[in-house]
Amino acid sequence: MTPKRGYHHGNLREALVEAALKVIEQQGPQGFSLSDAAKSAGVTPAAVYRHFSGKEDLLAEIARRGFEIFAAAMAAATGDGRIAALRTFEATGRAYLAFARAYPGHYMAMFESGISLNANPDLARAADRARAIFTRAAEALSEHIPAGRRPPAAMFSAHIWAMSHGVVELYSRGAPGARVPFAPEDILESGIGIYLRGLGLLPPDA
Amino acid sequence: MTPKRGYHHGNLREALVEAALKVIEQQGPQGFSLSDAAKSAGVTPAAVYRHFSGKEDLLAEIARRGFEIFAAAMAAATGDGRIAALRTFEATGRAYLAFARAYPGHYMAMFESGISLNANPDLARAADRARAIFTRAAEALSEHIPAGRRPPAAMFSAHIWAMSHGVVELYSRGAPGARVPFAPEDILESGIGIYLRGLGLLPPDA
DNA sequence: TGTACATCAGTGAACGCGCGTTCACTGATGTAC
DNA sequence: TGTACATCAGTGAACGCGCGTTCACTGATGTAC
Repeated sequence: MTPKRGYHHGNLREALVEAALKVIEQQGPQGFSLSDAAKSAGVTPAAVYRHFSGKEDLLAEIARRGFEIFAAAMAAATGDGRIAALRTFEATGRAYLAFARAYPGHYMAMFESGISLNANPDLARAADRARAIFTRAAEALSEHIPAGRRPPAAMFSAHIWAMSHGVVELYSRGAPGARVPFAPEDILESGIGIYLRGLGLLPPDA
Repeated sequence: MTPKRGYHHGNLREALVEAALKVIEQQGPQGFSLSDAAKSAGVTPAAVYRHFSGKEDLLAEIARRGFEIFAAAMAAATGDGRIAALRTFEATGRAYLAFARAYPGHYMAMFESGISLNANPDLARAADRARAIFTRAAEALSEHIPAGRRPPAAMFSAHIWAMSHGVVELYSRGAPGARVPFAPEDILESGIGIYLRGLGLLPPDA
């Protein structure tokens, strides 16, 4: 699979990250173990310590990469004027869901592994960057709302993030709402649509 | 603490549930171990097996009780006509947040422990009951929306649940949004307010 | 091009630990007479 | 009321297991001459 260029294994750091992702996807964030990841990469557990300071460090690296990908996806979704500002947050919601689907291992490492975002400065920075993109999109959108009744941008970016996250957690996995007869995409799109109407950004009958 | 009436310990089943809750609250849902719970109840790990079939069974019982309390809280919040139907979902959001705060151990067991709701029929039933109360409140509220543009009740109860859940997960704990300078209560109340306005259930300038 | 040496990625064995679970037991409690 | 017995909640020791981490090592790779 991975090209064995360079030294012994070639690129064990990368291989370990990929192997760990597969383990997380299969066993869930709780069942993730350093030994499994090493075995899955065809390597002794001790070899991991050549590239990571330990289990948490490996997990943090995966989460960090997740936030990078996440931030890029959000940046793409909010677009730089290519998409009407109005539609930005609908696209954002879709992107959130798509990210959780396309990168389940990263997603779990970021949001369900119980990792502390402050333990690792690189991780904290990546998470901050992702949030900043969200908030910037909200600020752009904010200008279309009549001043005076305009909620702080950080506030309604929090709303969109919360609803997106809630839909993923509750309706895109095995949680209690799972039996609701709607696709997560439809729930989220309709929810954000209603919310944006409430902001006065969509006509009442759209 | 617990009255030592009756047999040896008195009421070990209850004591174990309470001890397990404390362990979960302190160590998080991942760090929960049967041995810790037993030790915290002042009892040998093996004693647990007189009352539960194993670790997962104990965890499931806690989650089950959580859903009972949760359902009761939701039923109280939605009220039976005592509160204007309009305000029902705002009260619901507040109740969701209050529940997560007041019963963190139950909440973690229900939503963050990775437990399968279908493993245990009692648990599945309790979760269903909680969801049913949510949906019933949505149906009552639904009658105030002009038919034709009225989304299915299960749909917008899903929206409220998702936003509430997202706010708790992201802003009521150590997750990425935590640095947003708003109280979770304010985020949720304002979010639900905007959403209800979008449904046409609140005046546009409320 | 060939040889000697230094580097260091990955090995393999070992560690101590806490875990969930089992099992024969014991002794306090409840019950029958 | 008192005694003999049955019950069964909790004990204590033991198990096998997988875990994260350490350490001295080895042997493939890169480098200097």
